[in-house]
Amino acid sequence: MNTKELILEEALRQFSQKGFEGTSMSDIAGPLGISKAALYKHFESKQQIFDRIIEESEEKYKDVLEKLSVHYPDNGNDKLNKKDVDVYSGISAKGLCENVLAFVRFSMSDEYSRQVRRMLTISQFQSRELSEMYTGRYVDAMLGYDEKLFEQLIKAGVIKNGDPKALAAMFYAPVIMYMGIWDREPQRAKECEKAIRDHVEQFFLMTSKH
Amino acid sequence: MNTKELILEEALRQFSQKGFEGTSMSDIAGPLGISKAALYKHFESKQQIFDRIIEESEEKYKDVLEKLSVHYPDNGNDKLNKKDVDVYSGISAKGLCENVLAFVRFSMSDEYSRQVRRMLTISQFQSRELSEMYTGRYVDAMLGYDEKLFEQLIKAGVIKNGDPKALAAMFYAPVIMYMGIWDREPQRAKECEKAIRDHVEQFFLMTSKH
DNA sequence: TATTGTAGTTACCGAGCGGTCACCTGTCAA
DNA sequence: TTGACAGGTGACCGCTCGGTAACTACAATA
Repeated sequence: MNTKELILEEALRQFSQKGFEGTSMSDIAGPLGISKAALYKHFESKQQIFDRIIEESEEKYKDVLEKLSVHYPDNGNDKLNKKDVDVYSGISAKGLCENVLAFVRFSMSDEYSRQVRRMLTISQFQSRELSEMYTGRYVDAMLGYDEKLFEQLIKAGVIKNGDPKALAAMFYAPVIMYMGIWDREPQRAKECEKAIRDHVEQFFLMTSKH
Repeated sequence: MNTKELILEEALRQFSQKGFEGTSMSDIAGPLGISKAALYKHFESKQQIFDRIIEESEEKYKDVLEKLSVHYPDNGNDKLNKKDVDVYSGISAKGLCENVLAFVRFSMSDEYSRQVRRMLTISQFQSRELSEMYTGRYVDAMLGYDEKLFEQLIKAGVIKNGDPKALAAMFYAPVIMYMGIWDREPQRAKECEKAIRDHVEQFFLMTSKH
């Protein structure tokens, strides 16, 4: 059995519930049935455990983003060529809607990504570095992605004209907001899921041309 | 000089920067130039200081909400009477826009409300009670307010038809999101303020009938 | 003037923390 | 068989924490 990985798993579980400072080395060792001294055979310090979790999640996060990222065509011009327009016209409001919901459902049910998100949410005020990592991962990256997407959809004539950045915020921010409530108050999960669905629907009603 | 109030002020400053657990009694006493033992002449425990801050902010928060709350007419019918329609027709997109920006500017520049918000943001994962207080204050209350407002504006024919709840989320969520970035990374204040302005503008472009 | 209450002090307590130490034990290659 | 090593253990270290005890300085009051 790989103790080192078990330690990382347990530490993440604890950090995501009680934060870095709220978790003691004994808290991590206890559930694993080993003494806290044993932890120091695998890691130099508590901080190193935390850092390793962050590093690992960074790697996995990049993988997910890679897969998530639809490699949409972009010829750099104001107008798309005919072939590209066809690509975007194929993107229906309903399809996008289902994409988002799938993403949300994954983010909220996958234990690992949920714990990492929660850990970063709790720890974001601990240091400037962590704060920037949180914003970078869960806000800027997603907004940037949506902004590019909407830019293309506007060019392709799928959705109405508008400021792509503002549209991205209008589309994505309610999703984070409801995911935040869902994280803090799991008993409201159903309500939040429905709200996200309603939101996405309303958004496409307002923006799509057809 | 009222030491008790000075303690509450300093404690709030510390809690909002380092959280409840990250702040020691000496951290609070030090800047006031007194010993930590002196704190116990005014409060029974560290927890009691925290609780008192929460209580006080609750009172002030209710006052602010009271003032913020436009007492718009609502006759309970599907359609408004002529007089009420006039009230709502007087509400221009630009006027609402400036209202929101004023609210945001106040929230971000007023030291007290900023510290309280930051303290609650940091502490929200500490207990279910605090978590619900955070959501209640900064999400549910604001969403509820906006929802009612949009309901009326739709009835009055000022903005296009749509799901008022979804509209409220679409309007308010980006505002919280940018305020969050602003809180975490103050160097991005200007960027966030502009983004909020652009968002509000885009929103009214998309929803207003004229 | 004597008494009392308030708001401060220093020194200290027990508990818990991150981390270290000397020691133990099973595995496995020389 | 033996010696190195990985991966454990419990006892312990120094430190900080929230909180307490005993004492003091001083202002207000009877």
